[in-house]
Amino acid sequence: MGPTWHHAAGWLILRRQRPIPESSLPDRPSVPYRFDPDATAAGLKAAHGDLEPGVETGEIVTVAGRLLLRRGQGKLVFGQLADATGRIQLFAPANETADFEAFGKLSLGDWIGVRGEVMTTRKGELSVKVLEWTTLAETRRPFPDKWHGLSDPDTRYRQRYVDLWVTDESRRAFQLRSKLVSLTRRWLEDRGFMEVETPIFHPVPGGALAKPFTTHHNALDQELYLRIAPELYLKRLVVGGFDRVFEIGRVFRNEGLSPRHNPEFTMLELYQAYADWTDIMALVEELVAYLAEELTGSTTVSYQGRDLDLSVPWRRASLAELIHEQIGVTVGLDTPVDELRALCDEHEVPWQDSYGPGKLILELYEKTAEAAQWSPVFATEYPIEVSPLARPHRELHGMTERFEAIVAGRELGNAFSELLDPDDQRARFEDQVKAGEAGDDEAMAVDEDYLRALDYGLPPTGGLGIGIDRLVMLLADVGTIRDVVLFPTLRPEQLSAAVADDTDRTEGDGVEGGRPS
RNA sequence: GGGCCACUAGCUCAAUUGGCAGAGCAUCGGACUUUUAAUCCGCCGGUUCAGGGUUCAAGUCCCUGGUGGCCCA
Repeated sequence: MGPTWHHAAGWLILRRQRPIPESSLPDRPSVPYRFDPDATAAGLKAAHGDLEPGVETGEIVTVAGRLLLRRGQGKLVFGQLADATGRIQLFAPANETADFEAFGKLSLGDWIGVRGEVMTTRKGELSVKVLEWTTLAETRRPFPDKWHGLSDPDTRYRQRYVDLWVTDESRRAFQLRSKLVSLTRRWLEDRGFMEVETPIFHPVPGGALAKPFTTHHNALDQELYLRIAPELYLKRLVVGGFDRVFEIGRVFRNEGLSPRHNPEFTMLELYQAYADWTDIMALVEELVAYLAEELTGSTTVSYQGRDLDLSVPWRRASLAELIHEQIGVTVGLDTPVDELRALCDEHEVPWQDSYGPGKLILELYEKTAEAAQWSPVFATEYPIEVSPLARPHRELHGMTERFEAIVAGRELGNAFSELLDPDDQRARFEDQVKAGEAGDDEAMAVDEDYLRALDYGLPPTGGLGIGIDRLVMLLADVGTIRDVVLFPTLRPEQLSAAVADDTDRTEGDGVEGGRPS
């Protein structure tokens, strides 16, 4: 049971399940240091999609990618080359293809570069007739089944470099994600927003109710927190006169993993001076409808088998209205706490003694009504008790001008007229500290510098946070956040054992790799 | 953190009541000049996630652990 060998392109090449230790290899094949493709699979299809069968165009192109299918016909070999844009057929006749024997022995998964003529076969398949070719990289490990691909989610997430080749939806989702972020940037810039980057290390975690990750800076001998939201820094910038700012960046929350939660995820936050929550509502629905149109071709998208109409305007409804629709009971901040607790019990919503009416109403809403919303809705009128950074409602006592955008039963974004008053903000922070002392490990701390910034004056401002991952899920029609995060957080793999297992390589090979500092 | 489920060849999957671990693809050897998951012939390929237990006999039953999925908190 020794290693399996074959000859290709003039070199003895290591193949398949049983590679032998690297030290006994002959010289590696001489792979070029650079290569100049001048065509792509998608580009060729766009330019020559209408060719009749049996046409030789005389046009010579150079393409590069991985060989993912091969069909030998004796003195003629068909292949399918995949690149970043798609797949194109290769047509290799023995009397025209250089080094024909070796071409027929390439492994599925090998990277090759091909120079050849654009043509169509008798059946009309657009192809590149291989005249010259070169190996750009060989695959030492066999590719997954050419038809079934990878089905084990764990393998797909850990070996995304393979998944991207064999799972078309996966590649499409990440391409859509990239485009979405790019379109969003341009859309905001066109409206006068300036992109900024604020710290990820926070001395005081804030801007959201969540458990932070902690880390330590050695030289400063200081505990630091990975940000749970950029909010407070962005509002400092509005104080500083950047009156329309946004940031698209990673935030970190130390909570469990689920199909909708990854510990690090991407958030868009923006702040617009002189605007209030109604301006932000308009902005959200316009942005999302625009992205849907650009990325899917329509403001009506299909999500997990159901149609979803994202066209403007979205419905506005208060938490109380949504609760009433769902359970037929009218609640408000003046509803006696005992009644709210009884309602929670009735609907199996857990509560604690420390919850005031605002928190009870929010819990009731989240556990009964939120998931029932399918069409987009702006859920409005959040109690002050649960909104420590939002400005009091101009008409409703005890409420804030805050809303969440709910789409397909999930929170997509959170926004409000920002709290401007430094005294009120200090009082809210202090309430949070009390909640923390009472055992709420997601409560905020007092951020003295933020209060100092407010002392200098924050103008009327509307702010927004949107979970980019969830937006991508929606528009790419995928059900789990792990399908829109390239390398989702997983438990560490026992890599050294795994590598030794499936390659029979000597221990210690290739797994420690680190970078010199 | 709790409950349920899964883990078998590189990949996708079988294996009856507990009774000799199999197929397709890939790989390797061979045939084939218009294929489309090409086809045909032949070979190779296993720590059945790990460890322990029950049994004449364990992929299968029991226990512990690992990883993942789904649901719940």
